[in-house]
Amino acid sequence: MTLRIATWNINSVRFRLDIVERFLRDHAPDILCLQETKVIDGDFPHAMFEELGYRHRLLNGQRMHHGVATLSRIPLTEDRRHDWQDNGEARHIGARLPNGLLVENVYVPAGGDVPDADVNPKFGQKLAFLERMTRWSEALREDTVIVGDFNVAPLECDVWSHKALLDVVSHTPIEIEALARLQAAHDWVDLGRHFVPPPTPFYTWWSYRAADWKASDRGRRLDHVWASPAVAQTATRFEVIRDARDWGKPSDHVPQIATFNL
DNA sequence: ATGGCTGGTAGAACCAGA
Repeated sequence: MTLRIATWNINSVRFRLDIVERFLRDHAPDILCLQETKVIDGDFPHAMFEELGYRHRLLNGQRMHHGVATLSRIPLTEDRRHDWQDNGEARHIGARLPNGLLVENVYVPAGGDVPDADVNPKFGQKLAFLERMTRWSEALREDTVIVGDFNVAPLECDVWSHKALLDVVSHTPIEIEALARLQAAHDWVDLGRHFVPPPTPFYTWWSYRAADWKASDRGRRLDHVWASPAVAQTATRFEVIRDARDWGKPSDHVPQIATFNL
């Protein structure tokens, strides 16, 4: 069976419902994992997803900020919500497919401005979140795909300037080391870099503040698709929908789609 | 070479994103 899983930080699913529909009509993944839905579950825009066949929906939303949703054409039989920051924010939803595969949708905290937990509590919370994910990964024995906005760009070629961003939250050594411990805890395979090996530049986010995001190309690879080693061996294709950064009223992140032949 | 932008919410000289 072929399985295509997409991930996209949408920055408000209601405000961008038209481009989500465009993405689903053009690319038709089996499963779409959204982050930053910015909507409580009671106000989620179900109708468009239902009409396009995404009849199975797991939501973990909250008022104003954050929030994740997993929309699927395949039945989803489990609903787990880890609070890896231990502060009540909605940043994870876990699903199980009929074949047993786990699909974990996660939105790692951005971490604020200053990369010092003593002066910026958000940075400490981000590191704590990654540490708790690491403990969870160590205990994980099942075939799993984990996707989402990890808010860390680990490699030098994951940012437009390694030198300029060394002290910028998302690319600091302390975050990169925390992400490396997480990756090692389950031998997670970074499918993005499996299909686009270093040193090829590879970004999934470009700031809204650039006058011309494409011309300046000051991006970062903040969004990731990781798989258990056995699952990663079944991956056949990886798509980055860069065009979506230019769709009307775009998100600052672009979608990615991984294809598996299970 | 960061922040010049953005959405949600209230009705902000805001908050959060990253």
